[in-house]
Amino acid sequence: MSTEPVSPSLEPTPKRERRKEARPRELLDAALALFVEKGFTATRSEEVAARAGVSKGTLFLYFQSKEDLFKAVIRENIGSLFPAWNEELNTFEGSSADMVKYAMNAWWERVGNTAASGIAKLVMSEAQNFPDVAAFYQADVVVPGTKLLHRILQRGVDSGEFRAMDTDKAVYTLIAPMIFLMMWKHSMGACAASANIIDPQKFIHMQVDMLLNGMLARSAS
Amino acid sequence: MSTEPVSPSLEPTPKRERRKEARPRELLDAALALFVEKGFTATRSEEVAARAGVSKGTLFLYFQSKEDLFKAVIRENIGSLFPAWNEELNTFEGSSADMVKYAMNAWWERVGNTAASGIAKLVMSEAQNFPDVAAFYQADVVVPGTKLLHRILQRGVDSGEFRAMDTDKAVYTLIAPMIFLMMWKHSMGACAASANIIDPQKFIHMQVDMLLNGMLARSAS
Amino acid sequence: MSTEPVSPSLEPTPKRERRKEARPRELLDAALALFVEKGFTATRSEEVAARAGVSKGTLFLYFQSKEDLFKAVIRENIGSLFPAWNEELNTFEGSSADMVKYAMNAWWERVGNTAASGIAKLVMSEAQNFPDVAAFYQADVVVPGTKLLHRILQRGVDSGEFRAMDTDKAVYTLIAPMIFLMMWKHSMGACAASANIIDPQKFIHMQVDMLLNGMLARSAS
Amino acid sequence: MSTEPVSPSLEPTPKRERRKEARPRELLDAALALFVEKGFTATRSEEVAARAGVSKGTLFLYFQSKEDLFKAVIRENIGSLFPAWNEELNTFEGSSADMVKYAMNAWWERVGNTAASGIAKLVMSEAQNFPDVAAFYQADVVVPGTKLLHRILQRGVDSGEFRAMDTDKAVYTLIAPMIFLMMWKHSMGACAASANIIDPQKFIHMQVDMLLNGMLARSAS
DNA sequence: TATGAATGAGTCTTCATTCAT
DNA sequence: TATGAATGAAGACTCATTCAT
Repeated sequence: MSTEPVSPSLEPTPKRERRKEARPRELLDAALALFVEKGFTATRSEEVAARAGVSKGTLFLYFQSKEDLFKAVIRENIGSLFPAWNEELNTFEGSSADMVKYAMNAWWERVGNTAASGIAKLVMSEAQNFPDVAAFYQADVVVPGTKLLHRILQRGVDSGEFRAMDTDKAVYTLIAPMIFLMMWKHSMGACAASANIIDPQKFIHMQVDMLLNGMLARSAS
Repeated sequence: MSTEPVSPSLEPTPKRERRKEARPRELLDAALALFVEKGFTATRSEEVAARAGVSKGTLFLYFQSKEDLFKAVIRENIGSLFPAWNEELNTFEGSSADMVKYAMNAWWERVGNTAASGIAKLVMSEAQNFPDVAAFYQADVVVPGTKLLHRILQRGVDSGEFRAMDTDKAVYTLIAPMIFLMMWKHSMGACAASANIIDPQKFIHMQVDMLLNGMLARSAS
Repeated sequence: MSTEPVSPSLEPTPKRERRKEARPRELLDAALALFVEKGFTATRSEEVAARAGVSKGTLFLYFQSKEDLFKAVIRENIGSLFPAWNEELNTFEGSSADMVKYAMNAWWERVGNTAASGIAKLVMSEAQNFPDVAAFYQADVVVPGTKLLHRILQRGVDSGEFRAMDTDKAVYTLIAPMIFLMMWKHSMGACAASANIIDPQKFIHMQVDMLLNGMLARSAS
Repeated sequence: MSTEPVSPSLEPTPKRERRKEARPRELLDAALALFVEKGFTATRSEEVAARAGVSKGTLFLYFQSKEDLFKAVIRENIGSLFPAWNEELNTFEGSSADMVKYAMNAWWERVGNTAASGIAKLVMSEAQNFPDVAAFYQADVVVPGTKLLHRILQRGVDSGEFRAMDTDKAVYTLIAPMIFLMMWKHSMGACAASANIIDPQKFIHMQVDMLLNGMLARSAS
């Protein structure tokens, strides 16, 4: 397991020799699927190659090592959606409640319901074995995501639509259900039949409803 | 230049200790810690033994195989708290909102803040490699836990304290933050410093507050 | 002081040769030799590989397990000679005494003096650990061999050349010296110098002579 | 496996410290049975102890090592019958043919049909791993036995009862069936049902009959 | 480039042997 | 003496990685 320095996390975008195009997407996809399914260590390189339809040797033509493949899987699957999302929020017209709903649903469609959701499961499962990967994920996904959600909450509070709250902490009430959904989907949800949770979209809908309106009955004063 | 151990106190390497009774528990504890930290496959049997203060061979004196050890780790760390909890709920006097708060805090104290929290991370990470373990966890922990929370919500709805809701689904709004907390604690939280989330108790407090009261400002009609 | 291998000729250590076709046979031959020499359990997989000129791992490329290798060794070294032998006997012209001599000598040349003779030692030594192998050997070698010899004896009795006898049992007087020869050759004969028995061909000759003519002096009536 | 010098084979009768009496016969018996059944390497020390009704540790109180136990098994089970047998032969009154019959039957009763027969199987199976044991067996059993049989044959030849023959070699026609019988009994005979050879005594009877009288019909001249 | 046979370090597991009791 | 828990060297087998083709 790697104990490399955390700082220049994952060679930030390799300058030249961008053979990205040539580098089989199939290998990364196969690796993602298998790493998510079985874990990094329990997945054999040959399985990845086989699923990608190439031979064992070919894998190592594109990736220096299995660990290198692991990092590439993370890197390549985190295309940042945040710039676009931030843009959308800038131009969003509507209530902050709608904004929360919109953000959560958009997240489900573009991440949660995507192979990218496996990345979260993978990173969390392997975080301790790959601290630099965890740091990378934290910096490139968690922090921007947190900021985005924070903006939304703050907007609501500022406009008076939301009540006063510690937005720094409240933001995790939005993150928790997303993390939960991704973990569940790729673990219990894929095993125990009875764990086949409610429809994710309905779950999100209810979660948002509860967070916005609360469970308590309104006293019809 | 002494070749003696640096710390002359604290038992001077008590080799070959006979502790038939204590060994299994020590091995299980060591295994739990390491499996949670590194994953089942990435943990070497010898590491487990070493952490338990015994040699490689001793591990196999108590567990038939590494997989057997894995299953024992799960089994032995899931002492059912539910009978006691159900009892507490039966005699609980107070609002259903208080009940929710109480349940969540109790969970944190007795599970979330315990080595048992690692079990959840472990099971979710390895679920696909050990479907029977996942099923076991689902049946022995998830389902009873769900039922317990369901009772609370239903009590609130029945009494009119909570508004009408689909309690079957709403229950997951309480489960999600717990799962989130356990996963986070044993993954990102243990790595990236910046991921050292807010104090779990405060998170729970806020989560419950938001779920109960909602984010939206009450129209002071 | 040269660090080169002493023999500059004879392929200078041809490493990593690709010989997919030849490997299995080479491994089987190496295994046969070592299993016969040291016994199955006492032979390390790596020794077999080394003698075959390959590495540990390569062995397991061709055989699923050491036990699988064992069974393959037996199976592959029992090419049935019996059809041909039966044919020979059908067309044999001469006395039944000559037939016995011929059969015993042919056996020595084609089995006893061959690597196949090790199989008998191996099977007998390991019979109790591998009952199915023993049964296989019994069915494929012992029974057909017994039948063949039985035919010869019966022919002699039928023609009046041999005296009346219980041929079912008499057949073992021919089998015993063969088994003896194979066992001895691969055990005592290979160790204690003084156990370097008489020339096998001479032994067979004398054995046959004694069995046919008897030790007793003929009363010149 | 041992590569000790062959010469002073098996410390020839340890002078003092004859704790022979105290040394559990049970352990030697258990070891013999198991070594014969499964081979030396495939037999675990603990099994021997268990069968002898003692604990693992006790075994090593009496024998320095498993290999030491092996040698003791051989040594202790070869009580020399030859002095007595030689005596019997000296006083034997009767034909040399009867002498052969007598010797073979006596051997069966006192060796072949005894646990001692397992020794032969054991020694032959392990000869190459224990050359000194093989040499010991050769010197203490095979050579004396050969000499004994040689005496018988020579007596017959000298008296004119047997025809002229190379007695040095002819002796093996008597040894072969004994070796065969012992090997068979402890290998194929103990496995494949169909290999449950004819009654050993009948086999010996027929073998002797054939060797003495020959298979060929006597020309009634 | 692609292949897959070959390699050998690494891991699980066994078991002869030791030693505290 | 006897026990059996503990040890650790050794062996079967795996799999990331290399390299001849």
